[in-house]
Amino acid sequence: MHSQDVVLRLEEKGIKPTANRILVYNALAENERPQSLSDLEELLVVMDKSSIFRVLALFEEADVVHTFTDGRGIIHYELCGSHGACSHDDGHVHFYCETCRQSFCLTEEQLPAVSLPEGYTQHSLSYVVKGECAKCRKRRGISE
Amino acid sequence: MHSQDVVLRLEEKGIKPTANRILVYNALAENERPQSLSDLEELLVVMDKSSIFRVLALFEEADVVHTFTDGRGIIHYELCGSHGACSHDDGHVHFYCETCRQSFCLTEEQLPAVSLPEGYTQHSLSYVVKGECAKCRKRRGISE
DNA sequence: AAAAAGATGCAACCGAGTTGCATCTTTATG
DNA sequence: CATAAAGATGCAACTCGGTTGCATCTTTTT
Repeated sequence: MHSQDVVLRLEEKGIKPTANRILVYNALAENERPQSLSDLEELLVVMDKSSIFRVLALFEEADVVHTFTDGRGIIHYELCGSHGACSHDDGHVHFYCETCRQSFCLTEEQLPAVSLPEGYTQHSLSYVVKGECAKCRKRRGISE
Repeated sequence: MHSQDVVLRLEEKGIKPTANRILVYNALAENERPQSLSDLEELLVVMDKSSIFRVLALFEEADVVHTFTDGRGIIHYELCGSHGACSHDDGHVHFYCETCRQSFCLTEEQLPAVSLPEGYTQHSLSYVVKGECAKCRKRRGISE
């Protein structure tokens, strides 16, 4: 995605495209996996943690990113629309590898919807499978 | 559940039934909703936080409880089998109310299973819907 | 050009989760 | 039964992801 496209994308969401915001957007766009705040701190050493945090909060508010918490409770951020359809109640399953502690998107799997009880309203939804990814399993020799 | 039943239940899972462990078990059994560590601290003022933590870790290891993280990333503990079938990959949806910040079990909803990519192994799974519960929605007058 | 609004960095804080260590309790052993 | 070994507990301290107050810098408005 070209820098100019990012600018347009942010503007269409009502967000002023500052340098920092473009950096955060690109960091998310360039990584196929959902990133945590700590991940982004490493990727964006020029930015302060609090600035990254505020950009992410803004992005979430404007539905530019959506979030989910992995097996340890750490928030991960992912661009809306990065793997097919999106919005806050967008649609795919995440996998958290308990060995390498990374999160993946299972893009093949669409999220099965559930019907809520009377009076409940849904804002977003997350479906996370915890286990071990293929790479880690292979590395350990498929024993066990 | 009688005290003696709790003892048997723990022993059958290979856990020595100490006073603290029975307290934690009962605290979980007496509350229909999944409890966080902080919740349990309030319920069990006689116990130290670290002791509660270690009991919960032991329980999880022995499949006495399972966990999931709510919308804020806070770990919640629930007795296995407390709402129908169980094990680590047990089966119901959780709802996190962003207004009252409480978690509920949606016992009517069975968890739709997903098939993982080749080589991935599943240990547990969580499906959390974020939104507003019926009580909070009513309290606010169903405006919006 | 000056004032107002917004964005950023720094430092400090918060709270859930976790750990080291000394003490107390229970279990195993002579 | 006495003692040693193993296990459970409480206390205090620490980690780290997340969050906030505030001063400064930048952009926009007037």
